[in-house]
This record gives sequence, C-alpha cells and structure tokens, in this order.
Amino acid sequence: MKRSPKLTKQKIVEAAVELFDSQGFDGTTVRQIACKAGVNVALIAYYFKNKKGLLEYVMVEYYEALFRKLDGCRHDTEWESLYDLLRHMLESLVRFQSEFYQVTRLIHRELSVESMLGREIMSTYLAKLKHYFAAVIEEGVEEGEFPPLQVEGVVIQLMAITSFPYTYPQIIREVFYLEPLDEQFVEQMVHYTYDFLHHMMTPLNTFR
Amino acid sequence: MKRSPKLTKQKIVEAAVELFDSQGFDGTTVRQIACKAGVNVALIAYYFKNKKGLLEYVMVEYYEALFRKLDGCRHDTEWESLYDLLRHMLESLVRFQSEFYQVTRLIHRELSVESMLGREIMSTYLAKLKHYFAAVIEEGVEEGEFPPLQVEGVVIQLMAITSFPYTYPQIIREVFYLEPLDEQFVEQMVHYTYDFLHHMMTPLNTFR
DNA sequence: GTCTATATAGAGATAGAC
DNA sequence: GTCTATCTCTATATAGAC
Repeated sequence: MKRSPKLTKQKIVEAAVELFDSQGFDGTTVRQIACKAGVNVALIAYYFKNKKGLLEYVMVEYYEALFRKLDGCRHDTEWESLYDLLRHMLESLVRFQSEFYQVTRLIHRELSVESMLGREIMSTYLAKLKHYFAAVIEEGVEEGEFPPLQVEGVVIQLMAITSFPYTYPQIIREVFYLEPLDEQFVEQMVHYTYDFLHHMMTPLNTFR
Repeated sequence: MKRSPKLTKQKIVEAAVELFDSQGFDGTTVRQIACKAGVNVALIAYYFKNKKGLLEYVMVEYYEALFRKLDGCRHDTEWESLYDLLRHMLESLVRFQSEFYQVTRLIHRELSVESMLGREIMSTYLAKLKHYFAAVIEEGVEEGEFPPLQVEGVVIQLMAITSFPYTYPQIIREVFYLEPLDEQFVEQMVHYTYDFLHHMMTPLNTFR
C-alpha cells in the first residue's frame, strides 16, 4: 500500500519526538517508533538512514525554526530600544520552548550525554544562540543604554531561567503543582525573565 | 580471590557514576561498569540486585548527603538573619553540586525521563529540597525581614540558576569557554545567586 | 563473596521481493 | 515507497560451582 511520502516521514518524526521525549533516545527502540507511527520499521532507515539520523533531523529542524523566529524579532517587529528587543527575543525563546516542549526536553537531555552529536549541536546552535543574546547585550552596553554588565554571566543565567521549566516540566508539575504548558505559567515565566533583566539593568546598591 | 566487600561495592559505585554520567543510564551496560570497576559482572546483581538498583543507590546516597549538609547550615553554623541563612544554604547547594558534579548531572538527566524511579525521587527529595528553601523564605516574609515575595517563583529560579552549570557543564565549557569545576567559577556562581537573592529582596521600581 | 557459563530476550540494520 | 524476513550482535539476569 502506497502512502504520501511526506505524511509517512512526518508520522515517524512525530512518533519519535514523543518517545524520545518520554523515554530518552537510548530508551526508545526503532520498533516502538514504527509501531506508534503506524509504519513499517524499515522505513526509518529509508528516510533517516538510522535511529541516530532521525534524532539529528529532529534537532536540526528545531534549531532552524528557533533561529527563524529569533531573526523575526530583529527584523519583522518594531522595537524602540535594545532593551525592548531583548525582551522580545526572550519572550520568543520562552514561547518557542513551550510550544515545542517535547523537543526542547529531549534535546537538552541528549546534550547532557557525551557524544559527537551533542558536541556538534553545541558548537553550532548553542554557540549561535548565546551569540544572539550576547550581541544585543554588548551593543546595549557599548551604546550606554545598559550599565556595564558581565555579559556571559547574564546570558548563562538567562539560559538557565528560561530553559528550566521546559527541561524539567515534571518538577514544575509534581513539586510545584503548576502546569508549565499553561498560558498562565508561560506568562509568569516571561515576567520572571523580564524582572531578571530589569534587575540586571539596575545597578546593585552596596549590600553584600 | 576474596576482596574486601566494602571496597568492591565502592568500586562498582564509582565506575557506575562515571559511566552513567558520561553515557547515560540506558547507554551504559553492566559489563562496562564491571570492567571499569575491575570486578565480575555478577557482583552487580549481588550487591545491588540489578542495574536499576545501582542507580537508585547512587541517587539516594547523593540526596541523603545533600540534606545532611543543608541541615548543617541550619544547626551547626551561626547566622544572624534568615537572609544570611539562605545565603549559607545556597552556597552549600552550589558547592555540593560542584563537588559531586557527576551524580548531579546524571540525576538531573534521569529525572527528565518519565519513570517510576524519577517520580519517587521528585516526590521525596526534590519536594524536600523545595521545602527547605521555601520555608526559610516564607519565614522571612512573615517576620517582615523580606518583602512580600512570590515564594514558589523565587525557588524555581534559584533551582534553575544553581543547577544549570552542573547539569550542562559542557555548555559552560564549549559555549562559554569556562570551567564549571574551577573554584573561580564556583565563586562566580555563588555570587550570581547572592545577587539574584539580593535583587529579589529589593522591591522593583515601576519600569515595566 | 566471587566466579563461569548460559538462558532469554531484544536490539539495530539490511537484503531483496513487491 | 513499502514490506517481510532475517542476520548479527549485544543486552540483562541467573544458576550453580568454587
């Protein structure tokens, strides 16, 4: 029986994302994926070469879409200050991670194991992501819009805050009894990052 | 050939921690563990029932030690204010995560897959961890030492900031070119959390 | 407490028909 | 583009000797 190739490929990807997300890459078998997608096992090799190729496809697709969205912040929307742009970008990042929460979690998890693929993803996409934010902050500092900041430190903390609820959604659910995918929670998250940013822009009084 | 049982058990644990950390639980085989530990494969079943039992042992040991350390903050050291206590506890948490960085990373990774074990760890140890910090903050708010705070939100962000470098050390290394295990970096991390705390204790001006 | 040997099952990948 | 059948390898776990 012939099927639309586009549909089959997409069904495989969707099944893989769900299973990789919930069980991990190594914890998932190609047979499970094929079964969940309702297609034959051999088709995974046909479309993606092998299981690892499927993972790579998912990761690359995710980051390409993310950067398209972040580029949109810079070019398609109006912003009157770098501070404003930074907020746009952070909100986009949070919302993107929330929208594709399964891929977000599976990528972060696989990034935490030592592997060639992980290293490649980091050296290309994560380095790029860092640069996107660091560049705006540096520009703001140079132009005097922002106070002198330790840019790298700010970016690390922004990454930490924005990613935590989407890499550990079960902690949010089972320890804090909140639903990380609710629009309400997403708005909270966006506010947290705004507040954090605002505090970073406000010089510390002598206290510590 | 007979060996000291204590030594054998410990060798297995150490080998398992290294391998689980670098390759993930599912990505590690009991044979690799036995080989690295220099002991026979069957001894893993003898001491830990099975591979999962070994993981559980590692996780429980880690959290028990962490809470012993945090309890020490409350009782063994002097602190003049809740703010001061909170700082002590946060520094302890950061330093503990840094000291046992391998277990820190492997636990967080395994927490991010859906499993019975993960759920149990969260409902016991992570809930307890949250409570340790939330309790101090709530006390500070009630006694008027702290401004009114959204306690849960603060705790989430503290967890995010303090854990990020130790769950993604390779990001710190390969994207930011910093060494997360250096004392210098640890001190930076401690300062970040202090600053964050300080900012949280400082009411926001109207800006957003 | 430690070992060898093995039972049992399940993995990923592919050849080749349709 | 899809399928069946199978090859090959490797996994965990255990039984039972020492």
